[in-house]
This record gives sequence, structure tokens and C-alpha cells, in this order.
Amino acid sequence: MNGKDILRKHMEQQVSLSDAEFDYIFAHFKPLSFKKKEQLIQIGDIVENEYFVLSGCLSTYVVNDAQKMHILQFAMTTWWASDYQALYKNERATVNVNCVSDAEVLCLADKDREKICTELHHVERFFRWRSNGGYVSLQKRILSLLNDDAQSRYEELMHQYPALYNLVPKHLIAAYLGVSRETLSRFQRV
Amino acid sequence: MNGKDILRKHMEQQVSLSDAEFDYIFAHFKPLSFKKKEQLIQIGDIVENEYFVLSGCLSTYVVNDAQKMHILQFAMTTWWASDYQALYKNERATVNVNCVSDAEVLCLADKDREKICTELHHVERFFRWRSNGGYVSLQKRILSLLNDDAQSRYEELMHQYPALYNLVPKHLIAAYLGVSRETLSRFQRV
DNA sequence: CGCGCGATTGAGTAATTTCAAATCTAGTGG
DNA sequence: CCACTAGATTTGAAATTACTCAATCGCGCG
Repeated sequence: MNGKDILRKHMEQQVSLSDAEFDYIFAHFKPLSFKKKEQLIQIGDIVENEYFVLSGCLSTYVVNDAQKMHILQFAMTTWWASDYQALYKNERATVNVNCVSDAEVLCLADKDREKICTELHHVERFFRWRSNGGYVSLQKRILSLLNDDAQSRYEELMHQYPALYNLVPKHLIAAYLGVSRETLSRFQRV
Repeated sequence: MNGKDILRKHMEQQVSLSDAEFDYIFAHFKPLSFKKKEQLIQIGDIVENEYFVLSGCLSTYVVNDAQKMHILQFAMTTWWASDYQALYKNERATVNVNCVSDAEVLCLADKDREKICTELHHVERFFRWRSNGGYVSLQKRILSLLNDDAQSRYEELMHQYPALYNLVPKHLIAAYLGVSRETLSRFQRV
């Protein structure tokens, strides 16, 4: 399936669009390819775009003073990624976004998203519902951080996204779960 | 300031509305009063409403098998609360919402929100931006759970919402931060 | 073949939890 | 107004858990 079809199918899960409408929307997305380890956003950058992932895997992360990395989000196909704090509030980037693997994305500028949201009420609805869904997912993650031990979080993550197991190095999964790689490794033996 | 003015000011921070528009919107909100400890939503409920807090404080929480409580969110004036997973996805409630103190709220039905979003493009934009803001806040909380120790999280929370210090019992703050009340108590001495 | 990155393992350490008990506080009824 | 009580907070000590540091192992790629 090509990028256009992937995006259309993704959007039509929420709202229905005519061919003409979708063509118009799609014209605002720019296809880009990245190699493993390339940076899409770096801390301090001005952030003007968000990215819809077609293939491969991105990660959104920070590195603290003690050189420890924390991963806010992985993004695989049909997921969106950016520094949303910077994007929505017009601030400098406080997180990095890079490629865990080679990746293809569709790039959408913040100003274009706002433009097509204004022009097409359906699109505004799509993005509202997308945001609602993201909010609920983050709430779940907070609950799992509060309530579940790291081993359960690991098992749950692997259960929900088995593709991560082979696509992402274990130390990055540890950085997502919030445990040291050694501790994660000790869980594996079970 | 009365409830109507609080809501209007809150919405006008994002979008501008005519008097007639706002009157129409406001007609869909039902003012309700609750006493401390009253439950707005209980696990298992069908969830049809969300709540805009005018005064007092609500908390959204779960209790795990070991009887340990985890707080997903506090909600003070101008904050919104509900079980959004249940509300958005038409599922049964998986979290409780109750009153930490006596509280006044404006109740908005899911179907009314969707209706006025459809009727007034501005309102759809307001709710999209609200959701975007919530998403960013939850991301920050996840980062602080991953990166900061409990003491920093406590200090940061008190710094950002000093009102919580007197309004909310410490063991609930511990349940929000994800530490035992004993550990939180030991931090206090600093 | 050897290098380098990632994963694993062991041992000692630091931090938090649990359990138990004591202390403090605000609100209630007499 | 005071005594009482339930809820909230604090403290101590033991047990658990995850961390760090260091060393080793394994494997794919040049």
C-alpha cells in the first residue's frame, strides 16, 4: 500500500472524505525518507512539522544530565510524531525525534494542518479525535507506570506491539519502560 | 465570578465567541453541586458526561488488587474531568471520579459536545485545542515519572499547584506521585 | 578474523516499600 | 467547652527491589 492509501485509510477510520477532499488534503503532505539514526527534530530546534509514519520506526526521547535516555514514544506505521509541546505552543524543541530504523514518513506543517482544519470541518474533527485518542493512550501509560511493575509493563508492551521485539533494541525498550537495561535483561529470562 | 463567566473566559482563551453563540453553548451545560467524597463516576458505570470544574477539587483514580490507590488526575477550577476512555470509546468506566472537597461543576453530555462541535466550527476547534493541551500535559507527566525522582516530582507539583498543598491530603498526593505515603512524609522534612 | 555494539550476568549498594506503632488533628456529639 | 474518634501523618526497622559498576558473552558487519 502506498503512502496516500495508508493515510486515507487512517483518516477514513474516523471521518469520511470525498476523493477531491482527500486529494486536496494529501497535497499538503510531503513524503520524506530517512535512514536509521537520522534526526528529524533536535532539542532546541524550531518545530514546524509533524510526521505521519508510513514505514519503519521513530522514537521521541530526551537525555538527562546523567546521560540517561528516556523514550516518550515510539512511532510505527500510521502513528504520528513530533515535539507537540513545541509545535502547539511555538516553543523550541525540548525532545529529540530520530529513526530507530530506516523510515518513510509524510511531513505535515503545523500551519497547513491549521489551514485545512479551518477549510474542512471534517479534518478538524479528525484531528480532534486523533488528539482524544492520544490523550487516552497517555493516560493508560501513566496508569501502567503508577500501577504495574516493570516486568508487567514489558510483557504488556510486547503483547500489544510484538513488532517492537525485533525492530527495536532492548535498551531502547528499557528506556521506554523506565528501567535500566540490566533490569530488563533479567526479566527476559522468564 | 459565576459559572457562566468562568466557562466563557476559559473558552475565549482559545477561540472568540459571540454572546448568542456562547449562550447557545452554555445552555448545554448543567450546573451541579457535590459534597466531599461524593462519586461522580464509578468503575463499571456507563459514562455519558464530562465535568468542567468551577470550584473545589475532583480526583480521577483507580484502586488496584492490593487496595493501593493511584490518582490519574486532580481537577480544580477550569479543569475538565471524566473517564475519557469510557466517554470517547463508549466503554464502561475503568476509573472513578470523586470529590476531594465540596465542588461545583458544569456537566456536559458527550452527545451534546458532539452536537455543538458539529454545529459550531469554533467549538470543535476549542475542543481540539483543549485535547492538544491535555496531550502535552500528560507527556510532561510521563517524562517526569521516567526522569525525576519522587521528591523532585513532589516539589515540582507543589510549585506548580500550590493550592493542592492545603486542599488535598498528603496521602492522595502520594497516590498521584506514585510513592507510598510514608516515603512522601519523609520527603517533607526537607 | 576481529571489531564494536548490544545483551547478559554477578556482586555490592542505594532507595523505596511494607508492616507496625505512635502521634497528631479536625470535626462531632454530649 | 471538652472528650472522643476517625482520619491523616509521622517514625522506626526490616525486607525487597532496582540500581550501578564491572566484566563477560554473542553476533553481525566490514
